[in-house]
Amino acid sequence: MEDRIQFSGCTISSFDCRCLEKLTTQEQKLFDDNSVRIAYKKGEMICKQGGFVSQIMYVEEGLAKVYLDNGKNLLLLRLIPGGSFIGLSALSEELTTFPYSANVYVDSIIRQIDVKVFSMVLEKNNAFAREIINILSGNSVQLYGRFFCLTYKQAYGRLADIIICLTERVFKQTKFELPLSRKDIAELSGMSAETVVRLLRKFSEDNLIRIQGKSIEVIDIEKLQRISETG
Amino acid sequence: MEDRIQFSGCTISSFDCRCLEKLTTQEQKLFDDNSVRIAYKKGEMICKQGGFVSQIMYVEEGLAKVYLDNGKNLLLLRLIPGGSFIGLSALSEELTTFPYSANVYVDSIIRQIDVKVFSMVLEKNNAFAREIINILSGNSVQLYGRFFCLTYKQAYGRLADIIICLTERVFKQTKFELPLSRKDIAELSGMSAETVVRLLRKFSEDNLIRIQGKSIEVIDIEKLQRISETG
DNA sequence: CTGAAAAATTGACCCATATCATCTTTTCAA
DNA sequence: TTGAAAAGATGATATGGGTCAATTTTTCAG
Repeated sequence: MEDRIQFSGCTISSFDCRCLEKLTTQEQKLFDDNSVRIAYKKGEMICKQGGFVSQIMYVEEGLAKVYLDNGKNLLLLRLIPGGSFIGLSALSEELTTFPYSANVYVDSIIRQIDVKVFSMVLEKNNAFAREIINILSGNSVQLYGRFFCLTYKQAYGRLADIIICLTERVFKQTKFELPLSRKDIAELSGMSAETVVRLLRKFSEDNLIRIQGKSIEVIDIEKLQRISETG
Repeated sequence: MEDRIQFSGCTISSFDCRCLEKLTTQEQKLFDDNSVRIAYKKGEMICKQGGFVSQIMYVEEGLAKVYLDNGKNLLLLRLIPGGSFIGLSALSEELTTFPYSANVYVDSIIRQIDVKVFSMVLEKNNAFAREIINILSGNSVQLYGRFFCLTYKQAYGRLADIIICLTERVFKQTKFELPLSRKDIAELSGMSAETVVRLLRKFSEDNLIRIQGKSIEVIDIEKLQRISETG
């Protein structure tokens, strides 16, 4: 009956975004007319913390990171796979600038939607607004879990969380080529890059994963899960 | 030109909630008819993590904490002063249970609004939905700052943040009687209760604050600010 | 293909905090 | 008013993981 709730440091929301389906044909046309698709190259920045919000971004294809930067430390807030928005938390009318920066990890297609048009549709279409509320509250809840983990779990558990998340949510396969650097993983899990290297090697020595440079293969996900829970 | 952005570990949103003003007279009546005001006594729990969401709570008067609990560690997510909602992040339709627990610190008046009625109004009244979006995104942004601080700042800076927040946002005066225990402060700033005691004494010895049991008086807020920035 | 810059790796050192144990003070129900 | 439980305080000790420095490997523009 010891029913200890587990929080996960997972970095992406499992939430399926269905909000674009809620638009009328007319609204979809309005979005189309007031948005552009841009191809970003690997590593490029798509929005900068402190900059004015003039578009809401939608990642059509690719992988991006959203992060905070105080000039000394970075903290990755979330990984953004295809099918997700960036910039929704800038929808608050009090907030005219981005609270975070975002970069793409791989060549990506980003759709930029004019924020005024976005707001307008938000004010007209209730079902759409309702979906946005779903997304925002889902994001919050996911962030709570990450917050808890980074605050209380030790490095082993935090790293295990990230590996599990990459396997199950981001790449959806047990073997993948990492577009993230060791430093990115460090910033995702709130530790130093050196510690990431050391722990990855430890996991590898313990036969939980197999590493060859940027390639990672998860061998024993149950044991990783246990480390995530106890760590 | 060194323009380092400062994140704050502040625990409450500075956002003024104006959403109830956006309701029509009829909707206000609907809310009134489908809500109850409950007086909670100091320390009582007003919602439990994992329990079904059947009401959205609005703190009319008092002070509450919203926290995560995994059975071993607690993390305070936010302090909730009068005039704020609890349970909005449970508005996602995917989520039928509370992602956190909440308790009141002092005798408080909580208004419980039926979640179905709340949702219904949300779907009818765009201005109201828009305000809720504002609140949710504001909360997210505030949480980002706290997340960053708890991950990267040292204990001194985190504690300074909390004291500043209590002074400027929660009690709005430099001398106040703390309803939070040392343990609460610890859970708010991600450290052990012993460390809180030690650092508070250090701050007191350095004449930044004056402490007498539960009473705290802030003497040198500029220096606290500096500790928050460098810590 | 090549050379310089970036990323990854490894080791040595150490310090900010957690943990544990003990003691004192405060709180609060009966 | 009292006694038990909770909260607060303080010292001793241990350690997880950061920082720094040096080396190797990889990446990528030209």
